Amino acid sequence: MADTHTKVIKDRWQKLKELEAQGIDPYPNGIARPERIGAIIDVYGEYDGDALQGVKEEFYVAGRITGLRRFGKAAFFHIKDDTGRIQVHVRKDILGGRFSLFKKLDIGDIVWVRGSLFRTKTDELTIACSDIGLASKNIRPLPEKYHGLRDKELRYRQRYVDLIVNDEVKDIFRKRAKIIQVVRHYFTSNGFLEVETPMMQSIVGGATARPFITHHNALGIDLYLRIAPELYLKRLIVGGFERVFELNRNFRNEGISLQHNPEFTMLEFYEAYSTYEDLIDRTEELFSLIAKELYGKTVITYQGEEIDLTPPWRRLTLKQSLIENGHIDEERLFDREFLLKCLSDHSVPAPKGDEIGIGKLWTRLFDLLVEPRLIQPTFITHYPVEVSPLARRNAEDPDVTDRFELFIAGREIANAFSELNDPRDQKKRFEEQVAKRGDDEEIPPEVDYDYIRALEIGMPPTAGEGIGIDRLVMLFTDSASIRDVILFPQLRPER
RNA sequence: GGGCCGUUAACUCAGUCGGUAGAGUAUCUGCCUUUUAAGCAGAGAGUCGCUGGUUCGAGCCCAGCACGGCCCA
Repeated sequence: MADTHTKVIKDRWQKLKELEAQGIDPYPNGIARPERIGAIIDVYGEYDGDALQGVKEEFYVAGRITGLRRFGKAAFFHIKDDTGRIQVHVRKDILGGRFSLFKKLDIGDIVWVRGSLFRTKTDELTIACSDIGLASKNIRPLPEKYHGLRDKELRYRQRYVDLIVNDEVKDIFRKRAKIIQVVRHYFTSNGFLEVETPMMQSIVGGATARPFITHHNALGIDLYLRIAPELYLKRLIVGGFERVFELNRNFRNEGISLQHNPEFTMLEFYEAYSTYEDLIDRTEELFSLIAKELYGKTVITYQGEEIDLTPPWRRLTLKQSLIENGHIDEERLFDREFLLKCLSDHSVPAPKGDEIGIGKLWTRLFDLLVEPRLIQPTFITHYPVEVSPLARRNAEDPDVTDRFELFIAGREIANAFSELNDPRDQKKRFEEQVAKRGDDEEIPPEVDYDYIRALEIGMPPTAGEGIGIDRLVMLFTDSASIRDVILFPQLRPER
């Protein structure tokens, strides 16, 4: 594919040679910095034809040629930069000798244009071109002007083309940047310190997921790409940074799907002297703030569903949700055989491991029966200890933890808990986890004793939360696939 | 990992019953000084994803593989 030499491409190479023969550099250096098209439209967008006649100024813009319409001795085209697009009118009688250069230009070329503003018969704001020059020659033609680039594979592999021809793609990534900006501002302005912790770790931890393994030659050791920053961020809480957050990449060596990319962006934040219930407030505050910044309101639409992010949001325990949304009889919630049968009735394989606890069965059933139905924002609380190895036990019921997961549009989007800071309990849970691991590659193969040592130094009562940024961006940009919110999603290499 | 669907010109897509490849856009040539999916006339452009099989004959049927999409796990 990379070597295709079609007629069009050959023609363009030929034109490039002809331009060079005329002394025109197809890739010149030192083009004067242009004005931004968006800024011109902001000022003159409302001027009518008469008003524009009073504007004597010449404008100077640069961008890519799209939609070229030639008329022999004249032409119209649009020139598009990062801020907008504007029509340009070219006339042979005005351009003179430059017109022969213009005749060699193509759709897709990047040019600079100088000229004054006027309105056409159809009342479109247009630059009357007095001078034009080449800034960068296009060799490969752009996709068809009406349908654009539809092939999803090509859109992901050649995102640079997708961005040029599909305007809504740029909009999604601008919104992504905006969301990250709002998140960062929210935390820094609330006294959180932004930190960066290791992505290459010698012991994995902080989540259950299969890691990528790499090798450090000089140290002669294997390292894991992190699946979560959690244990390092809590070491910082021990160290006295009482409010920290990290907004960065995690890596999980698992399948690729509409909701999973092997590398993805995670926000984790930890706050000393707060509980998971305080984080419920922060979460509601943060999400409604993002909605307001992006759309000016707290009701958004996702895949045809109206989602109301106005606080407060619904809260219920995992157990309640299984009864209310999963329609499981309360008396049978501890009936292991019944729960296993429920799973097999839906052809879901039983969880891995020798001793399948009630907790794992509950979360498995939850994923099946409840999660898809949680369209409006819902906090699910009181997860069993068995599935929450880093969370503090609930004071009233030591079998469950002070934890919530947040679900919106049928998907998990955040996970938070009051942190387990008792080194005895933590050590015991780690050791049991490793002992029961078997060949489950999602469980860390060894105990992080340095983390236990840190807890022995003493971690204040703390709560922490993780929010999947890609899923957050999907929600706020109405995107069905995670690939639509990651600029270069992982694909098999092109052959 | 399993199921279903897709892969035809640079792009978007047709392709009937198995009979030797089509359109629009883009490109090239000619005409054209207010168009905007400009228009009119003409031309060129294809390893029909790959490999094998069936057949007198395969874009079409069969098998395997590759890549992608969707669903399930």
